[in-house]
Amino acid sequence: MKRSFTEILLEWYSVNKRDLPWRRVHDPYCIWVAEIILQQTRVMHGTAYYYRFLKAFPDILSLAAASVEQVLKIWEGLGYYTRARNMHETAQRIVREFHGKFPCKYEELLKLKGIGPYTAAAIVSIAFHQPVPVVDGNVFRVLSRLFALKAPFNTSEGKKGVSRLAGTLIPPDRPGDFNQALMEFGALQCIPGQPDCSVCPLKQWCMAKKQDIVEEIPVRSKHPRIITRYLHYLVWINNGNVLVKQRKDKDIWHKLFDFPEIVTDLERNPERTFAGFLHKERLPMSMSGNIFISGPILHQLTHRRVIARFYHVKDNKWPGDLYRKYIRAPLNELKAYAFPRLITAYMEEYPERFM
DNA sequence: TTCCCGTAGC
DNA sequence: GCTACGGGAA
Repeated sequence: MKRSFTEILLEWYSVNKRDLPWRRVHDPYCIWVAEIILQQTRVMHGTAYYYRFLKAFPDILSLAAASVEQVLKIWEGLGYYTRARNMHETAQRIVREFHGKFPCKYEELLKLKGIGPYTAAAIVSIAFHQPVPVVDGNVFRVLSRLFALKAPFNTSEGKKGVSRLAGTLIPPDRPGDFNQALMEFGALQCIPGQPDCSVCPLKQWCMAKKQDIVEEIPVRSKHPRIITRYLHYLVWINNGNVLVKQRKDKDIWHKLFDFPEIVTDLERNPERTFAGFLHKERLPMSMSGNIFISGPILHQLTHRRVIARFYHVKDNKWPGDLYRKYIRAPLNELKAYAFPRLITAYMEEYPERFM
């Protein structure tokens, strides 16, 4: 009779698991301490700090009663000191708001500083035996390979997909063991790079092995993330001249020319942005000429999405002070300047504004 | 120098 | 739902 995937995994775990100190306890406090330390440290190094930390602060009361300096002293040398500060703060909150008893609800744990989806799932599954799946890098790799999933780790689809899958696999009677077994399996057997599949107890289940794509999973989202930038361009035209500037090195379009600009990470109200321009550049607030504010123009590049708006001022008074910062370019010589496509597209769309 | 990975913070 | 951060490892 064929045993289930879960049975084989749990059996492998019982035989092969490393004998680590936090695996002998079920106290949520100790699990928490171990999980936070292990987030940032190799097991070998982390073990020493686990003992050291619990010796100094054997329970949540002693941790909460300590000063943050004492906690940092114990943490000294581990790095990621924010997490020590977060632990101290969380310990004090648990003492104050939960009478020193660790919350056992996933949602409650999530609200605490330093506890995110991974740590909350680890604590409730290991210490409170609740069937909440953990998805760390190891689990992601193991399940992605077993089911030949190609969604990258660094995307919400990827993480959501594996988390849903893990939720369907987790046995209600042994959630903590299952979660730890998956993580240990990823750390010891189903390792990154080239695992030795010939000795893998799950090879008959593994879709990636069947398709001979084990080494290609998990796929890395090689494409750098696309960031969005909002550009607000001031196009100031008077008496046959327009203000331009040359872009600096080490930026997109370096050495090309464009207009005075404001860059924002978020969308901005056009009128208020325009007012900000006038203020920033000490321009006259009373306008006598024509003002056009263009709609947002999307410009998609490989590594960023630029959404541009043009604040076009024509036949207003010449902003004398800006001579020093910007170049006064005659309109009939504009074709001598190299502009980014975004700028020429705007000039081609509204030729009458540049006459 | 780049990658890693879980959380903070917007 | 996204990016930034942190600091050791590769």
